[in-house]
Amino acid sequence: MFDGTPCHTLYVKNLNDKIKKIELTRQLYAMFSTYGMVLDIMVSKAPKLRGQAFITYKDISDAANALKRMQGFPFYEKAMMISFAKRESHVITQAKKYVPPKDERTLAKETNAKLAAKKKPAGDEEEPAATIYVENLPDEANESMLNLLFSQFPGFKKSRPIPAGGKAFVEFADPGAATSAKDALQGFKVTPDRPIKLTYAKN
DNA sequence: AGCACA
Repeated sequence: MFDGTPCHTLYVKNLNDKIKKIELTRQLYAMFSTYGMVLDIMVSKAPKLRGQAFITYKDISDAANALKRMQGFPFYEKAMMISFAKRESHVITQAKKYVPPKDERTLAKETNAKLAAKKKPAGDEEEPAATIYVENLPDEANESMLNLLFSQFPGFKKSRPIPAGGKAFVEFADPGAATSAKDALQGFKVTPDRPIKLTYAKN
């Protein structure tokens, strides 16, 4: 088909390019909107685009009808030459994006997740703190060993091992610094079988 | 003659 494959947008050329952009747009709208809802009209004075217009309809059938009816129509002493645009306009492609419906399992999962989140609001959701609580350390872990581990991180202040407990507090300048260290060392194996566990200290 | 907009 010489007009191209049907499309929501009409490509109009051979327009009188001496007409001001706003006026052209307004006149085109007046005529073309009589065939159906026009979503957008684009005219440009750019060298490559002068004398042309893109007219986008909500419905393809209206676009097709307008094309047929307006083809060759004299407009400011020039016959309009109309075809379907090569590509759909963005207004159309954006609106066409298909959102797959959620199946029941997905919905149930989401509902459960929401309910669970409500049950324990601040429960095991960690509140960032400047001090980290370290667990699963070897019993013999002491301050200098902890310093060795944590002082490589910016903002490190001091380590406070809990005597003989395999646990320690490590202080940082602020929660941000503590977070970097915590994330970096999470699960770090001090000995081959001992991943340490890091959480924020509770105030 | 010439097909853009995000």
